Amino acid sequence: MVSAVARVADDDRARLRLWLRLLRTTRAIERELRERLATAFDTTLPRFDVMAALDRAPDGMMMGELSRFLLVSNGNVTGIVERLVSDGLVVRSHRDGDRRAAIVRLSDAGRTAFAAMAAAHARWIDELLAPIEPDAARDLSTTLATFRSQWENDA
Amino acid sequence: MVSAVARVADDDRARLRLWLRLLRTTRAIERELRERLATAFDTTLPRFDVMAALDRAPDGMMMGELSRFLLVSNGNVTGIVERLVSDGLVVRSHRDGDRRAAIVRLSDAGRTAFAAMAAAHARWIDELLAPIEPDAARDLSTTLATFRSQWENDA
DNA sequence: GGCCAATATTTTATACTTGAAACTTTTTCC
DNA sequence: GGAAAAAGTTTCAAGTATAAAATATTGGCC
Repeated sequence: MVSAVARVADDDRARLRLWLRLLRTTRAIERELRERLATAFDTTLPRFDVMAALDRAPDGMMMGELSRFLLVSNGNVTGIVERLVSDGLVVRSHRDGDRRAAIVRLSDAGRTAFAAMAAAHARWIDELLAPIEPDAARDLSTTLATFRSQWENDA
Repeated sequence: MVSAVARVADDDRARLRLWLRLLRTTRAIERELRERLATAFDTTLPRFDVMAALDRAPDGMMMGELSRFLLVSNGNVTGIVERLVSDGLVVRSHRDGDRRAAIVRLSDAGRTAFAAMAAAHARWIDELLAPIEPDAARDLSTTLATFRSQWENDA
């Protein structure tokens, strides 16, 4: 049995410890994914992220929408999309009657290329997170989903 | 009751869903921390990370040690430490009798500055993760810690 | 003593990232 | 209809990030 005093002291640091572990775990996995994407598909994590977002949106997304969805800055998306366009994986056009808004979507080549990457990516994640049993994964997901929804309400 | 078929299909995606949530949650928190560090202390997350690592090592750390601990590349640490040195927060020296190895540690000014940042940082984390109860935080921590140790063994 | 592999770090080229300023186009409102 | 605000994006400067090549130093080994 843990003393009440010890419990309180531990409460004070439980969230900080969790945060540090979240950060390190995420970084370790990202590191591994980055390396695999580079060797297997000669691409990068940000490029994959953009393509993944666009794959979910067959009608395309606006630049700002992409930026908000990926939680990265506006100008950042510009650069990544630029390189994807020059590689022929992404197409840019304009929204009807609004020459401000740019609509980006995957090209056919982009969609094909992404399909292969997504399949490999899913396998990799399943392999890398193998030490976490499906039940534990579901529990953790639920905790994080709840957290996120509370977060959204505050912001 | 969930059917066996549904359960198996869900198992296939449980880890991938968990990963996507981990990534988004971590990014959202990092984003908020970055902003607060900038406004409150005119510093950045990477600088904070380096200083936090050095604060835990009163005798200093080698560059490579720092790089491995923070899970970032070797050359990356060079740049961040360079800027911290030019701001007088970090001191570089050499290990006795080995002019290859560079030892970096916090200066007195660095230690004082970091103390203030660390206190604010701990408060922020506690505030941002408030929706997660201490018990849930401990559970999650444990899952992640177990995962990490399995990970280490594989690598 | 001198070569050579191993160790530790920096440099380089390229890409990613941010916040803020600048730019273009649209909408609002008088 | 025209000024001004708003919306959407890009540009910019600085900092962060990587992998790979280059540099410098040490230790072993003949």
